[in-house]
Amino acid sequence: MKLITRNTDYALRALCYISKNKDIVTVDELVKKLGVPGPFMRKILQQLNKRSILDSFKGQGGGFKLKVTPENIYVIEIMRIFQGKVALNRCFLKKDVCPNKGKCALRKKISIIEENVFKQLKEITIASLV
Amino acid sequence: MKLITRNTDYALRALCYISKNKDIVTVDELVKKLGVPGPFMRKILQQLNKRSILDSFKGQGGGFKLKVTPENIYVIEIMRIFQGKVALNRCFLKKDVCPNKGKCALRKKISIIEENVFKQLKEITIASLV
DNA sequence: GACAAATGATACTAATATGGTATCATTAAT
DNA sequence: ATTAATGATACCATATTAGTATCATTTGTC
Repeated sequence: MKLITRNTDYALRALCYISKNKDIVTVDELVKKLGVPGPFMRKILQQLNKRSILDSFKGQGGGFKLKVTPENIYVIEIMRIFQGKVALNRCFLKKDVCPNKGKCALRKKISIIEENVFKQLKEITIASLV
Repeated sequence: MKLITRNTDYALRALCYISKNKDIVTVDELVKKLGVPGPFMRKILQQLNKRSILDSFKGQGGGFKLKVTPENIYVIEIMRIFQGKVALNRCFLKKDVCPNKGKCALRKKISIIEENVFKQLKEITIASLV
């Protein structure tokens, strides 16, 4: 059971690094400083660019920089980008027709746990990690 | 992100069914009542038997019954059986040598969330689901 | 004792998610 | 022109999850 997957983790580390270092950072620098695999890191940064969390610059002297201030980058948002909808309580019964849909005690309990997790996740920003 | 996997889910449903129905229940009955795949359900029940949560009886008229009262079967225990150690906060950095081990802000925050999840999970028993 | 109905044990397979790599195209500074 | 960067995209490897298949064993019933 993982709350955070590797790509989310690398994304967060990269964002932390960029936010506390100089303006523009290349993939190569991140690879060296964070010890993460290059092409994978690159793909991750490209996704962050597409989602307008990073700005990218091509060509010599290019790289990535933050497009949003660290205070406004939420961990849960990054999780959603790399892990899709964050939900703990999906039902497994065939055809999605659970015999006691709506009344399922387990689902209810997990929903409560989920809400708490969200409440806490929503308070974590990149700024709060640096 | 799944808190509970399918085998855990089926195990919980089976335990709930057994605990609120007659003494001894066969795999076949569970398959019909719960709409889950037979051989898979069987494997799950065998594991619960090995872990002494169910008792099993071979031969005609055999099946499974609870070995522990529903009040004493904890969801988190079932999760551990099928999903291993329940932990949200493992670190991904190569070689497990995180440069800022111990000081990692993300890890700390996730640990707090994890503790809360545990606290809530630990209160859920089969009895509380029935 | 033969048979049927149940689980025990174990090996195998299929599907999905995760964690990447590889490659070619594009851009921009020197 | 060359070089150093990202953009886009296709592909591959591994692990996890979700099962199936099969043979052995036990036990009640006729």
